[in-house]
Amino acid sequence: MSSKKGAKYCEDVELRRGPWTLEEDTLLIHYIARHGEGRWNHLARCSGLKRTGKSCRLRWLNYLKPDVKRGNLSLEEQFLILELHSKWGNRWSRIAQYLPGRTDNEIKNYWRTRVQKQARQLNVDSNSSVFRDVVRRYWMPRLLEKMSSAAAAAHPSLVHPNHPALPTPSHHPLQQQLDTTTSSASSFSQPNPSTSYNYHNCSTELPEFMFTDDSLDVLGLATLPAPSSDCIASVDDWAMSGLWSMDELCQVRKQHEYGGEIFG
DNA sequence: AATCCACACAACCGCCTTGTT
DNA sequence: CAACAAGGCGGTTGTGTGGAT
Repeated sequence: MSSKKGAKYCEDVELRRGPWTLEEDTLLIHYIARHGEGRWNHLARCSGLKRTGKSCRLRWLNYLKPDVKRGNLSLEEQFLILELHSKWGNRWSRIAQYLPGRTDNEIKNYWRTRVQKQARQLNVDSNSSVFRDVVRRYWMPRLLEKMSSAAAAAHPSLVHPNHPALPTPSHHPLQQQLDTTTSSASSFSQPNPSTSYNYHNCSTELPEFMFTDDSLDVLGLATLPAPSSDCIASVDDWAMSGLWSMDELCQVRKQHEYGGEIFG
């Protein structure tokens, strides 16, 4: 707590910490329903909650707010996170603006638990250009593949050979964006929280993707074929992990061991 | 059945930015 | 313009839970 009033409040009231109780949640919800969001320190003092304003704000934004989405991230959401993180790095709140209902905290947790785990297994830094390239070359196309498969499963009638209405991975709009962003100057508009990410709104202020064939060559990955579907246990696993199976990780590592020096 | 371990996620902390007086 | 309060952000830690041993 940085404010003096807040500090005074902290001194006067023995503040609670740790997990919120149902009673506290109810109190907070009712107070906000009556008085609205904001003025968090004032809210903390007047609501009867023995919490800091910051704590109240966090609880509301990350958990209690009605439009907060819960449950596993969809394939599309995972793709967006990878895509936007490759542009902006750990700008979680900015990334969250493009995933309606998802919080920066949730995205940050996803990155740490799922993405960084994969980087660890490859013995590379998750923020390194090498790992970004691997993600971009392998992970994101795989997600696209799964998204297309899922769409086909949901609408089998649309995938008649004579009527390829659903995009294949290589023709998926997101893949096309993936294909073009390395060479073309892109432009991004300011995010509109009420809408989903729009791939045709790219801003020139953004860094270009770090994807380079050179760094893949260093890893021996430039010619590595995309992992086969057989390697993936199931679509559900993919939705959960979003990444490679252990077999695929071994394949990537093996490629490196023939001629690279990046992986430890 | 007990213990250990890894994972997911909620919550906290410190710093920085922004708004107000 | 400076000082201060409040809010926001990213990093980190704590804790509950489920699976493995």
